[in-house]
Amino acid sequence: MISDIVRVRFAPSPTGYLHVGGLRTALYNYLFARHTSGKFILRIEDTDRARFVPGAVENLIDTLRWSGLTYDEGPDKDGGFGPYIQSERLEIYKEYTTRLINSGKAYYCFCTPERLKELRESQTEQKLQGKYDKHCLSLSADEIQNKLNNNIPHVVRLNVPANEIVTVHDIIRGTVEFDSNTVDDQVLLKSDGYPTYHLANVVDDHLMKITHVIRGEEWLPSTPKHVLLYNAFGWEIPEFAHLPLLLNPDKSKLSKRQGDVAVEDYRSKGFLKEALVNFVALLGWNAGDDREFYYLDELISGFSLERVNKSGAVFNIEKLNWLNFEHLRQKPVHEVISMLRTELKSSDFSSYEFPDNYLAQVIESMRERVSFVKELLTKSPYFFQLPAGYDEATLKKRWKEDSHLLLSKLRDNFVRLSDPTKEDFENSLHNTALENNVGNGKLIHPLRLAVSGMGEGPGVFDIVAILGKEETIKRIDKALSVLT
RNA sequence: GGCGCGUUCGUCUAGUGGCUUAGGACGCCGCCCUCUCAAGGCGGAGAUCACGGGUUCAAAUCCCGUACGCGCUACCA
Repeated sequence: MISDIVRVRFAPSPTGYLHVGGLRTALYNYLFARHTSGKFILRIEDTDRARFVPGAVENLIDTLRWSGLTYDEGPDKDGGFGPYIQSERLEIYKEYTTRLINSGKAYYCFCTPERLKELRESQTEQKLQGKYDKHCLSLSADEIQNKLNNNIPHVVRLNVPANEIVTVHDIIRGTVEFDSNTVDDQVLLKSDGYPTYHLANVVDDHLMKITHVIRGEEWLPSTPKHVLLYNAFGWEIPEFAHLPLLLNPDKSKLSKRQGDVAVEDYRSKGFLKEALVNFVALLGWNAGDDREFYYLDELISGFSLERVNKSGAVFNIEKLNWLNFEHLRQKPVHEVISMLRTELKSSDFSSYEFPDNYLAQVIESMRERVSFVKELLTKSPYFFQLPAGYDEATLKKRWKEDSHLLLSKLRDNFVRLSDPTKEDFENSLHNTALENNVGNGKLIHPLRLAVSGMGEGPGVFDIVAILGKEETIKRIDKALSVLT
């Protein structure tokens, strides 16, 4: 037994930002760990120096933190299995590589990139599988020592045995078999002394007592190499779960060019972490019922790897929008207020002051009309400033010949109100309509236009109640002076 | 080319041999509600369950084959 508790890890490569596919992988690892009262570990796989991006690790951690997926062990949270950054574990990989070489499971390879390239080209030409030809396996001990002494650049390769069936047990896909003859002698240690993913991942998973390897489907084809490696070391093999891919609308692997893929892109567009996490969780998993709205703790209790789908899922932004709307509706007002304040700060209305109870009313009146906090500003700017103008189409439809006269009478009645409530405004308008023998609509629509400049929005009595008597009359006066 | 995985409404999916005239959700359309827009309620269009064989009294569900899609095929992860 690898460990008496579940230990899983999210092992991203810090190439700049957290990919939404990565978020989903992290989420499933997190959910599985929390569901089973296990540990969730963050490990940084930065063994490719050519792709080093400054600040990427910090960014990754920051984004993960934003999404709410807290890890138990990681670069900044030691759990006794560190370091959790692979570039800080080079000596470990070297040591284990030596073990493999000594037992004949791995060997030095001094082939130049040029020879490798030629080999590959000729294989392609003959329509053969591209595979290393074990050329350096036949080197004598003396030859090897000699080249080593002369500092000839070299790598270390896995010595894949011929004619074996390598079996991979996958929780999601069942048993998958590979013919070892189709498995390449994978490079384990690169010439710069860094390990490749394959070596580092197996060594670390073993040393960190990882019980379940939950990762993207793109890793399935290289899993036999990992199994062979575990066997070569004589280590117990963890459980595997290869997750279906997240897809572009054209069904190819989700990538940039076809839309946003970075979690921070969605974050900056105003998507709620609750919505993004909820959405991504449903891309490949469901509880077996009709439920679609979940909070993180609810996902934890319902999650199981057995219910993860096998086929890829298109990242459908429409549904994300809907979930954002649903989550925004459920959000406590005080949280929305603080988000609104952040939006206001960077808006045209940044110079105005609005008390919390005012913003709370605005939010309540607009809640069912917006999917994003920033839409509070774009869909109802009139709560933050005087109407900039009057919508043409609405004007044409709602501003009739008698509108000016009726609105001025309504104004006079509003003036007489003392500290009016929503109902007071409503009664006053009804009475005005009665006095003038017209339907309420003849007053309601011009009033809405006058105070908001638009033809849509919350109930007009809600709007005027929120704006208050003074502001309402001011706006009516302005409309009366501008519109005829 | 080789290896592997996958295939139910446009999309996310339910379905684990009879309960299925294949259910739900998003999106779309219509009606109701209504001061507008939403929300909400009701309804509609939308899937010959990739195709072809088999197994079975019975298959979207099991088996085989084919097609198509995708992934991998680096001293990248």
